[in-house]
Amino acid sequence: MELQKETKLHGRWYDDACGTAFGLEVLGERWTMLVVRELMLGPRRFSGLRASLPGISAKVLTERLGTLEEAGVLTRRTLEEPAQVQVYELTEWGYAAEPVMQELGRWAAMSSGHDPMLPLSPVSLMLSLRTMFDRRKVEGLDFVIGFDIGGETFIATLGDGALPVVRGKAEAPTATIRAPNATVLAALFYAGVPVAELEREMGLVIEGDRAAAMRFADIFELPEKLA
Amino acid sequence: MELQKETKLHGRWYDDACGTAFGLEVLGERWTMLVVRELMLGPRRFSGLRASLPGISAKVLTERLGTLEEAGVLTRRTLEEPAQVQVYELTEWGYAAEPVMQELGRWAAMSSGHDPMLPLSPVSLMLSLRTMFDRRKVEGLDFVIGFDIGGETFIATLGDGALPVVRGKAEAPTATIRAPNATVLAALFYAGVPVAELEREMGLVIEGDRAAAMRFADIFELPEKLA
DNA sequence: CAGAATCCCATTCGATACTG
DNA sequence: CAGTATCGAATGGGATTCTG
Repeated sequence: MELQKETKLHGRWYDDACGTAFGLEVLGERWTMLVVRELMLGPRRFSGLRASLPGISAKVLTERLGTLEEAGVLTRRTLEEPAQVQVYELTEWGYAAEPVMQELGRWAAMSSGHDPMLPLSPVSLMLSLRTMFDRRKVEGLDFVIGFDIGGETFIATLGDGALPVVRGKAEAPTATIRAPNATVLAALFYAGVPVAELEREMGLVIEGDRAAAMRFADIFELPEKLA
Repeated sequence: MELQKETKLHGRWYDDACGTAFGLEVLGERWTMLVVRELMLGPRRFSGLRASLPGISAKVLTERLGTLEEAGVLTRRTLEEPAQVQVYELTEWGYAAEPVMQELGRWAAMSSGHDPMLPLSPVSLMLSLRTMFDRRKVEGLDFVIGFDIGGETFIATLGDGALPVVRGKAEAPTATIRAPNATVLAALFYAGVPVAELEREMGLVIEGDRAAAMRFADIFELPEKLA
């Protein structure tokens, strides 16, 4: 029998007071930050997380969820009746990690090595909208855009130069954008592929105020390449 | 003979268009981000890096430097005569990673699990000053503070609500702060240990305008704890 | 000093199978 | 569905040695 393993985040890698180093102790292991990313728009179930992180094994996901819970980044919760399912949800501190991921994503997008046409989870697309929208282009715009990405629904509310995104079905959206997967939307927002082509060949569907949806699609801008 | 290993960052972990995921491909391996941190205030030599990263082995440091060079984060350069020594220097893109580390550090400091009294490298202390200074407290202040931390020298210039930090010896600083190691300065700036005590017992030395140095020491604030 | 090369052990990972 | 258990393979990393 072991002598009670001390509370630890995977074993104290660095011995360093630097905040960056401590952040890496918590989020720096392989897959960890992507698990947090998938939880950033609300609670998820084990299988949903697994489906959104192609390549992660059940074992590693279990381990990461356990470590993140110990560290205080997320909590495990059982939904009330009649659902009775267990979900993982970020703590307040966990949600506070969004700017970290935004900065990392923004920095990475400055590299020509970044390929925006790889597969993409719905959550990571929706989060990228918050990172990449151009504040100068949204002056006076006031839209509610509903999203349905392969069955996962989100609401993006554009107004006051902000762009909050939440899960759910919009009541009376300005427009609704449906796509079978997030990559189609990446093509629309970032690669500038024409809407007509995506509608014809990739299963994109736009409902409601079409002109508003097109303006919305135009407010996103990848950062200038430095490398 | 191997068939020419393709250009790769340690083997493409994730298959994900998300910028955060690509950022992790570049910076997410153990030690990598701390190597970048140590280069953030200018070129360093192999032995200096090693000394600033207690626990890293020559092998790992060599590997990380190689991978970062391939990725375009840093370059290897030989200093002109008569120095003739090789140094590692961040590229423009590499320097652009500072906000990533700042956000990560700021986030980590919100946890009560963060221990600011662990050992600390001079560079990481100087970088933390840029992250943690309180803009509201520096209105109208206009100081040049020279630092000598165990022989490494830096100049911090406070003015216009900004706090650039560079390596070097200040010409005519408002004050100079000397300490045998960075932990003493962490005690001064973040733990609020009295100056007199640090001077008496920890080898802290303040030269020049003592009042200015004390005001300077008071502008740093750790973020509110969320966990 | 600045690494490259070798050796070897410990850890980690992914795949598969299993369970309540 | 939500994990656990197990196992073999790959990787990681420390220690040591060698070289210009």
